[in-house]
Amino acid sequence: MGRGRMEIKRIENPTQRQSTFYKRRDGLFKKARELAVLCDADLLLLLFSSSGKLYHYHSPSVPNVQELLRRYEAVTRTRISKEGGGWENVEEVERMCGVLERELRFLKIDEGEEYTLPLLHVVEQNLEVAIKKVRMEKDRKIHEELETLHKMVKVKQQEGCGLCGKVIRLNI
Amino acid sequence: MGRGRMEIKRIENPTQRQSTFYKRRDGLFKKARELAVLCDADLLLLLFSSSGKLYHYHSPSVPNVQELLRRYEAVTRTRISKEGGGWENVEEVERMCGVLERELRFLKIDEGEEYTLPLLHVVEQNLEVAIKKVRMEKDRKIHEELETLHKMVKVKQQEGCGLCGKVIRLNI
DNA sequence: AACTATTTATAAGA
DNA sequence: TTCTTATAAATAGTT
Repeated sequence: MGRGRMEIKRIENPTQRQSTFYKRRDGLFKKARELAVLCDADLLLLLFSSSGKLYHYHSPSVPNVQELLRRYEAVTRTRISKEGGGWENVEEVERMCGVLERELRFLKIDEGEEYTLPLLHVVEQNLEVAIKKVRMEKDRKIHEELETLHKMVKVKQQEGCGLCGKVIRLNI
Repeated sequence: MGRGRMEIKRIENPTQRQSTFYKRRDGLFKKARELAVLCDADLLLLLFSSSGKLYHYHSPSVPNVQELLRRYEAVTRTRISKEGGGWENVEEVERMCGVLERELRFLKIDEGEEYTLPLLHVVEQNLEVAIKKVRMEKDRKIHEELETLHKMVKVKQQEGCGLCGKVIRLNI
């Protein structure tokens, strides 16, 4: 959007990150409101800055947040969910579990070692950082794979099906 | 954004409204994810189309919607919080940070090592178990210390104040 | 906070 | 629907 192409990954410079946060936050909230108004949709947007400050918006059609959340839960609860597949690589997963078990053993909380409360805070914070990293990487991979799929679909649409030669139409 | 200026009010033509909904929905979700990733923010977006269909997104840093909602409620309902002190033992804390840094280095995600999506799931789950353990221990210690304090108060109430001999009454 | 050079988003049209 | 295209908007880098 600005000068030069923008790569979507965490901005490391804190000043730049904050500046971008303000600008994009305003843009996002504006877009959210426009969508809600134009298309008569119910919308809730919760945003915590990395410093923990909360910003939120809900469309005027939503009387309060609680009600929207009840609707959300009603929809998601009935869903089956639980991704089942994707475990092609059982051995590697088991190996990884072993590694993790060893690596996390230092916590030794089950074995009764004593930590002070401040120390536990630190441990918790560090684990939170670690889990955040893992989740970021998951997100990145998912979007990467989606993009690849989209490209493949584009190509297929141009080439037609390899078996029957017919052009494939997909709703993605 | 398109040809001519757009007025932000409900689109009355249903066909046009739906078309606009799809396009702007995609745009909004893209922007939401970009903000979350670029600025390391936690974000939840719930969207119901006027026909009642649900679309949602939450940033990878958010383990699940419930947790974010608890944070939302914590911020909006009361605005006390913020634990400040408790860092008596700076050296030990620093040592612990070093240990954690080494122990968590195996993640190597920053260094560009590749993990498959199932592996990342496993890593995430293991970290979640670890953080749960730490939180349990924190909780245990907090209650332990509270109990100790209660006992001390009891004793004080029976003895009276060391300075003036008066019995102290506290509401805890 | 403001300014612009660019990139993005998207309303209409096909 | 889906794709293209002409424009309006958003915004990264800069002052």
